[in-house]
Amino acid sequence: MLDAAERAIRRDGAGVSIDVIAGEAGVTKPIVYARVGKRTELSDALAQRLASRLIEAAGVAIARRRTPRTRLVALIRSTLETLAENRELFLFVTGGASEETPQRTLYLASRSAKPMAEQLAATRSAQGLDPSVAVAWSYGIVGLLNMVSLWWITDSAEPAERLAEHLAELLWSGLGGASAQGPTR
Amino acid sequence: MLDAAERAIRRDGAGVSIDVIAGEAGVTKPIVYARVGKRTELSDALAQRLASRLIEAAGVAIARRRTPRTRLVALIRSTLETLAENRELFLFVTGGASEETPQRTLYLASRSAKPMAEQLAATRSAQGLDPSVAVAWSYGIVGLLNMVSLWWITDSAEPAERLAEHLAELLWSGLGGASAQGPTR
DNA sequence: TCTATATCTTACTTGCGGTAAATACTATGG
DNA sequence: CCATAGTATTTACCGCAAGTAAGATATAGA
Repeated sequence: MLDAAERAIRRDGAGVSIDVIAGEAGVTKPIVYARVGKRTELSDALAQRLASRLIEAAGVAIARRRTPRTRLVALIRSTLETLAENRELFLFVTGGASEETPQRTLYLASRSAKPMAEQLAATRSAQGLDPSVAVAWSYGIVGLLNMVSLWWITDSAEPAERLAEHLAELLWSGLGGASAQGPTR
Repeated sequence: MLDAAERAIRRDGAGVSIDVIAGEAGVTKPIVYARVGKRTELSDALAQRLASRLIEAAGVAIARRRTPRTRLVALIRSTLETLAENRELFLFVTGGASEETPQRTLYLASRSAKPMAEQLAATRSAQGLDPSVAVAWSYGIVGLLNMVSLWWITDSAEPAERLAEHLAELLWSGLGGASAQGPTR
């Protein structure tokens, strides 16, 4: 069922109607509603899958690296590439379900952000740093990856490798990394 | 007209129908289409307004600060507060217009990201640093602010002051600011 | 073979975005 | 004061997709 939905989305884009998803699955609309629920619930289920792929890919990529900094690069790169491979699905999940989209986006983001926040908080605590920044930072990083991925998938031809390195530089060392001047606007 | 749209959005949320917007303006639907165009065009026009408010507020906030780091805090804080004041409008603009939402989000983001990128590239060049990171960083920062704002507006009771300080810390000094351990997942 | 229950489909309702055609309103020329 | 041209506005409509109710079909047990 979900496989069929994915196929339909890949083929017809994020705006597919439930009808054609049903068609792709070889059944009719009410069956889709019986099996996976409304459009938002379908979106949820697919988001779950996509999240699993992201985590899976990130896990593999990170395992090979030794330093925190290279792990960060690997995490970003694997995220970019996984989202690119699942382009239409990504678009469907982050906006294909009409109405109340922002709240849903937030909900989806929280799936990634919450575990990340725990991780971050633990790390910071272990270093004697303030762990209360963790939640905000996590949402921020998720949002950053989200937006950059969207931009990259849509507009940019930059190699994932380079882009990941650039983003890691920002996240790891910050704007002030070389005591930059900072924003004027 | 746009004022009426804003009022309707504030009152009924981001999902308002064109009909009730028309009603709020004291006219009927086709007039709205004649005056501002389709829903996405309305969204564009309102996004323009919101962007102006953000820039206005940021300009005022930044002018008072002297160092880059405090300017960054002020920028973030004013963004958070302005978006909070325009909560429903923000939600409308970032998802109220159904279909192709991600592409529209990206388009709106580019409005903020492009000028920011120019600024950043110039600054980096002046310092002898690689300016090619600028575009990616800009989209990232916009995405970060977007997501954090959404989270903050929806879920969090943290004072804007504190949150802005935390985010500035991330953006300015990075995760590795204190040579942190980094991500494990 | 007959009944009952679970499963699927047809067919419908609703609601909204968008538009075309009809109508009221204003202004200008006689 | 009337008629006519042109414009602003409304009524009425179309299409489309989400979501649902009730009818039809098949499968299990007696």
